[in-house]
Amino acid sequence: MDSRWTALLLDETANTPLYLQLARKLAEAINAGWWQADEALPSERSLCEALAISRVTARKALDILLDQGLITRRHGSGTFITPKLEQPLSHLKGFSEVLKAKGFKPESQWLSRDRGIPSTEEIIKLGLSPNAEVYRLKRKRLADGVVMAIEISTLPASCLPDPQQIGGSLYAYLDSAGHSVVRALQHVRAINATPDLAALAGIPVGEAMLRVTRIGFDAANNAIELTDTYCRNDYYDFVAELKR
Amino acid sequence: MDSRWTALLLDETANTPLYLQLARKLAEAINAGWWQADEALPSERSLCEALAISRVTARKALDILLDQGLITRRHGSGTFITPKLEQPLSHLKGFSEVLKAKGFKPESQWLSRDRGIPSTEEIIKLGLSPNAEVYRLKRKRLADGVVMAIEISTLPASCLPDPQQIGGSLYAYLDSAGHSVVRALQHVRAINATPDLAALAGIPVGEAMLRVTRIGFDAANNAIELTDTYCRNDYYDFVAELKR
DNA sequence: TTGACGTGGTATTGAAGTGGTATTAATTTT
DNA sequence: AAAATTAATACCACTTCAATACCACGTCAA
Repeated sequence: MDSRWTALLLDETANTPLYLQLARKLAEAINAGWWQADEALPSERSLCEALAISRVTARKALDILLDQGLITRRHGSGTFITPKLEQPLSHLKGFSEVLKAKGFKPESQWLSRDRGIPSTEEIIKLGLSPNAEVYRLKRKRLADGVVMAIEISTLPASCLPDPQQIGGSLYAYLDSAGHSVVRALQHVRAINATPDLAALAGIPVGEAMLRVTRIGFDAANNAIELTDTYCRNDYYDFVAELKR
Repeated sequence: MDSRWTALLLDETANTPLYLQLARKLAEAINAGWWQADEALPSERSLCEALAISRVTARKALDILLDQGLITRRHGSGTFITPKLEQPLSHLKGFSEVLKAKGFKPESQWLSRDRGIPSTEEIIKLGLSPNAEVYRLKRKRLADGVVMAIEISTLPASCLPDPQQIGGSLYAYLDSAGHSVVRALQHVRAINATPDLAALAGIPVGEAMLRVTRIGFDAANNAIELTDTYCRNDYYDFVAELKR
């Protein structure tokens, strides 16, 4: 057995099923570049033997990787790393950048900039300790003078030396403070405008809005930004290009 | 026993019944995010053991949470936080594919399958000649028996030799007909449910929904699919990972 | 061309763990 | 005293996980 496979050895006693353990470890190995693109992975049978598991278990792990598009199977021939064509990820841009790119004049109006203790949700999503402090930044977002969105950002106080210094772009400020957001997870949902939101956005109560929740991560993969953006549906429109 | 469960310990001497105490504490824990969506709660038996109560008591507590829609039970499998359907915004997948990958049982109910002439909007978006014919496919989309979305697809009649043959997955059918969708442009907006949509989806009129409009292109970059999906916001959740 | 061998694909099985339910006993309420 | 609530026990049905055995496709050397 190839000595490097020792890193794949599974924990029989753990609560997580073997096939899941294996899938995770294999995914890591692939991302770490253990095999070249288009190179054959070890065959299912050699995996079983090396790890002392059954083929079904090995296959189930590979099924997951197949689902994630990491590998490609060829019946009678082998299992191969899927060559990476391109980055399927869209680009991370703040509100200001998006609007500027579209030729609008972006503006921000501050509604509040408070320092406080985080809610449970914020603690979990940002991975904070319960006694950490956070800033909550609440802004109106305008394009060519029209309110387009209400934005509420929560950031660990440690990332914001001086919140008064933030101009139009939070990301630009975070860059200068040495806490750049490199990656983000974004959830898009629909909500009915609450009275508060409706008043701020200048729309009727109950009107449908897009609620975009974004968790931003720095280079070390720490969550450093939690932003909810409530977008007026008549002005905002999320576009994505999808590839198969 | 997991140490964090200490917060769930019950008071035998109190006047409120055990199952009520437990239900309240569990609801708090769920709302505080102790478990992720889609994650399994501790099994009924482990709860009993940890809290020194009988299974009936534990079940009665869970019954309450079930009533509130906080949890979902799967016979033989476990009790889970009621999941939101997360649709990735980066990969092009049909409704059925997403659901199957998440372990749901996808179903379609046909509302209509008409052949007709395209509207101006359809002519423009699909790049048709004005006298071309199109099919309009209107479906209810269900997951595990619950209506999750209403979908209206418009396709050039030339792409669909026999629309009656379409099973659950439009994309699988298009593949077999030699008109695979390779790339798509997707717009996401929020709308208020019209009376029609509300009736079909089983939600109140005016409720916020996500409207996803997708134009699918084949390998030769011809638009061959125009699909509007109206998604119930309480079950649907679009996710994207962004990179800078 | 052919057949042996190695590859992935699939059907069947069983043990263990999960929620579901009927029955019963003790307690509280009426 | 009767009825409803609370809680315990025992047993049933379904899923998941992992194992075995066998099937089908590709490759390559004889």
